[in-house]
Amino acid sequence: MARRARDDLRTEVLDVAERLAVAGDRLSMPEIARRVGVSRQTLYSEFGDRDGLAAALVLRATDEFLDRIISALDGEADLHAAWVAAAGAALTEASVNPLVKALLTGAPSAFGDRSGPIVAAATERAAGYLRRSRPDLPDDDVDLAADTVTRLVVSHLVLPGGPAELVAEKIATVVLRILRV
Amino acid sequence: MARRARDDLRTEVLDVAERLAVAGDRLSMPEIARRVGVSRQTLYSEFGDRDGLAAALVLRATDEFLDRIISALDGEADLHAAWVAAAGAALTEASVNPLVKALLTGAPSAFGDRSGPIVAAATERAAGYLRRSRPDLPDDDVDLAADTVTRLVVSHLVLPGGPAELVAEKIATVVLRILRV
DNA sequence: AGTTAGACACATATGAGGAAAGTGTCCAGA
DNA sequence: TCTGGACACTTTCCTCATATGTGTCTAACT
Repeated sequence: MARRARDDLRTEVLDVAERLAVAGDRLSMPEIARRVGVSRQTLYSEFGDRDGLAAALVLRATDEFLDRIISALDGEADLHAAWVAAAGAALTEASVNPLVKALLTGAPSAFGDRSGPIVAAATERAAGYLRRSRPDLPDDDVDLAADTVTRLVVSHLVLPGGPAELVAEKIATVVLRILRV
Repeated sequence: MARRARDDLRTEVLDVAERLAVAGDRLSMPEIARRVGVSRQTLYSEFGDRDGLAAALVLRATDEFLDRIISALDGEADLHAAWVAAAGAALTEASVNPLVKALLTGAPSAFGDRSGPIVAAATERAAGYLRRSRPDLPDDDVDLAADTVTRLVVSHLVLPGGPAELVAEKIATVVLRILRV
């Protein structure tokens, strides 16, 4: 019933909003409504207000990004290869998707400049992956490695230190050294 | 002879300029000249142009900052303690000196937003210290550790991860792990 | 010598004002 | 349930005049 239509609406609205955000345009309710082909009031009914819409967009982008990283991690058996893949995926995704990059680096963008949340979430999920795949490792080491890997990725977005593959390799090495494996 | 007076002039001009920059004011030649009690033309004779003055200021701040870090490193015998001291000194200095912080993080400030140079210089001097104090370590490890330690320090300036002492301790640990010592 | 005040043309900020969106909320009607 | 229009209010966007700063030159001063 309405469930389906409601989800479709949200998806389409967020797609349009993301397109606008990526293009660097300001996120305006009338413009989004016009492009989606829906009335402005429908947007307000669905998302509450402008901030609600922006928050939904950030949430979706964050989830998709993190899922991509985790699946890169899970796609490799060897721990080193897993982190090379994950770091590489994160760097590539951020260089391709301005929205993700803005969220990670805290650059001012169409919504706000929330940098903390996605970085904290990334750290948490990195730690979760490590705890899951290597329960034998001490928690302190896992936390340190998770914190370090996210900081290094963000650092390389702000101040690139070479081609993504090479950087990913270095980051993976650092993680492994921290874990002493 | 003129040597002495010239150095004094440069020092005083840079002091005034730094005070203005730290206060967040725009760096203007008339204002600096007025405060130093010298004519505008003297400034142009000495520094060439506004950029020349800004560059001199950046150079001095960078040198002083890096010297402070290196002496923190040299002040400790144990490698771990040395890096705790250095990372702590860097974090403290940056939190106290807005000029240094702006230079390290690339934040827009009174001059420009040159972030690369000081970070590259810091990395180079960190590597130099390691090569000097531990010639037995492989160059690759030294470079990786130096690059990582500077990136982590900058990262913690942008996104603080706790009290400086704790963060310094963690960073030192990462360095030691990378070096496998 | 080096320094200064003043003048110059040019570029860059700053601020005030109105016009043009955009926001959030209402309601009558399809 | 959605729409379109209206509403009061805020925020952004121009435009233009003014002010301030830049970089250079020159004549006078010490």
